[in-house]
Amino acid sequence: MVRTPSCDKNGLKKGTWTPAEDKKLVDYVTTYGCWNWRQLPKNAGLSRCGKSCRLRWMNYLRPNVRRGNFSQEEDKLILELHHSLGNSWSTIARQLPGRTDNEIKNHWHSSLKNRSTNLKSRPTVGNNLKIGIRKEDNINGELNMLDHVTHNILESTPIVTCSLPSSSTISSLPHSDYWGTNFKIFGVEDDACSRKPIGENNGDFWTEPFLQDFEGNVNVSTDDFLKPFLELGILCPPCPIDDEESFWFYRLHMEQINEVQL
DNA sequence: AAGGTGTCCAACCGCGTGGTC
DNA sequence: AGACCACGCGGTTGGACACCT
Repeated sequence: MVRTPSCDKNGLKKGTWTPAEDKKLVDYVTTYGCWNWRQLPKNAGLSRCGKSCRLRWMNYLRPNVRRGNFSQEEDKLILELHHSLGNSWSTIARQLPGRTDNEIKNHWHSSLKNRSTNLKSRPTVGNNLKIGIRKEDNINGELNMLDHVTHNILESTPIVTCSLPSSSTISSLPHSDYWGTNFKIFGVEDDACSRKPIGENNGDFWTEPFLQDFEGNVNVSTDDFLKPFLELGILCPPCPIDDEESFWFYRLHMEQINEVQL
């Protein structure tokens, strides 16, 4: 987990910090402060470059640095912030007291990002439910088709053994926003043999997704969308949003409302 | 038990930015 | 104005450990 100690061409030490070095750095910074990182190692008696000292202090030795597992709330916040800020790790870190940008970045790459990717790439199983979504941008009252997505139900979720909500259940759902964006929902059963749209759609949704009109399709809210699934005991219905962060944010949301680890 | 592979994370590296002279 | 310096940031790497076959 740590780098083998070595020296650069200037004779400055690289790699793992020893407890003795940590102590020197802490003693110096707590006594004199860190007014000049370049001068600091010389004055503190460390054979390190200023950059290395700064990094060690900021990420590990600084008071109030929290280490260890990220809570669900922290995960959710990171996903939310990453969705809006991108890879601005330092900005994200400022919203999570005690967490460093480096730790958040590592956590993102090792856990949040990978988990999301793995889940989305799992193979399908028989009798999968797929939900196709058409996302509408209703700004200025105009219908603007942006995309459609499909999501397979995860093998690990109970849904694989469940039947679909009835088309009447789906079609009775009212119109409202789904996380600030309107969606039109199409449900299909996919048993690898038949693919039939739920509702009154004509044609094959999978081959002609953009040719159908919208009669018979329904706009639903988050809760309205989830309700029929939850009534059937389905803990994690398919995510209707086609981007990684939203997908994982959605999954965390489902974990929280169901109080389970999915 | 041993070797191979994947995961995690501490640390390094290069670049951009802002301040000073 | 521009050269230099220090710092901060994001991307990447390296190696210990965990897990799998």
